[in-house]
Amino acid sequence: MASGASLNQSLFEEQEMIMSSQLGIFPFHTNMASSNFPLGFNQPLKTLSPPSPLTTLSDHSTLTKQKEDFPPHFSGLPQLLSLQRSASNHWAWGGLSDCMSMKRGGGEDHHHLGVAAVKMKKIKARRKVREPRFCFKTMSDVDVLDDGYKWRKYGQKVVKNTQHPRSYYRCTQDNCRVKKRVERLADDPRMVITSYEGRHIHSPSHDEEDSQGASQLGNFFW
DNA sequence: CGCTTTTGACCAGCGC
DNA sequence: GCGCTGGTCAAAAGCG
Repeated sequence: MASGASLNQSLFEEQEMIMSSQLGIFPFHTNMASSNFPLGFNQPLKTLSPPSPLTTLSDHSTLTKQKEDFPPHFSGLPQLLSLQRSASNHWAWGGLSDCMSMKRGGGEDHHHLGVAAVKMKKIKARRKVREPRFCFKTMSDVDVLDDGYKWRKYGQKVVKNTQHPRSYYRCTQDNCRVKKRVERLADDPRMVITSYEGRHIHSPSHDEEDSQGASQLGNFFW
């Protein structure tokens, strides 16, 4: 996993490695039509950092998608997308934590998911069953990108070694357990890291056009 | 009035 | 076992 990361690497480099190896990365470009944004994003996004080279680790099976593998409306999406799943076809548990803890320096690394309420104990076993998840970074002025779904914020936390709080959102749809987390890079506040966990059991709540694109994407990834 | 956001507290997991 | 940290809850406040 990220254990091979040199402590001398910049935080950004470390993140690049982590995300490239375990998580989906979506490089956005200014010339991308909104319909080409993953997950139905229709916010005007600025140019993302240069596409990082695909780096895969051998611990898990790796799924690498090329541009031509995407649905037709993905025509604007560059080639870079690497999704890594465990043998059970779910994301390695450490993946998201790695992503979200990337701002922590040095060897500090915590792979855990806090579960608070007593009743949460009852679903602990279910949480152990890894939800499909991925995260990606975008350069955007807004924290919450419009992905076609309605989200309710249920928490905000200031994580260590960063001045930017992490926000926690849950899909407002009944029985939909999808969550996402949004935070900004410590070393580059223009970069927004969005992490999704779980599968939507419904279509996006936006208008028809956006819904089509988003649902298509949703089906593709989740 | 209903929905969303804010925020302090609580809890679990991990490292030491 | 203890302390630290992240994730979640839930009451209060805010907003349309």
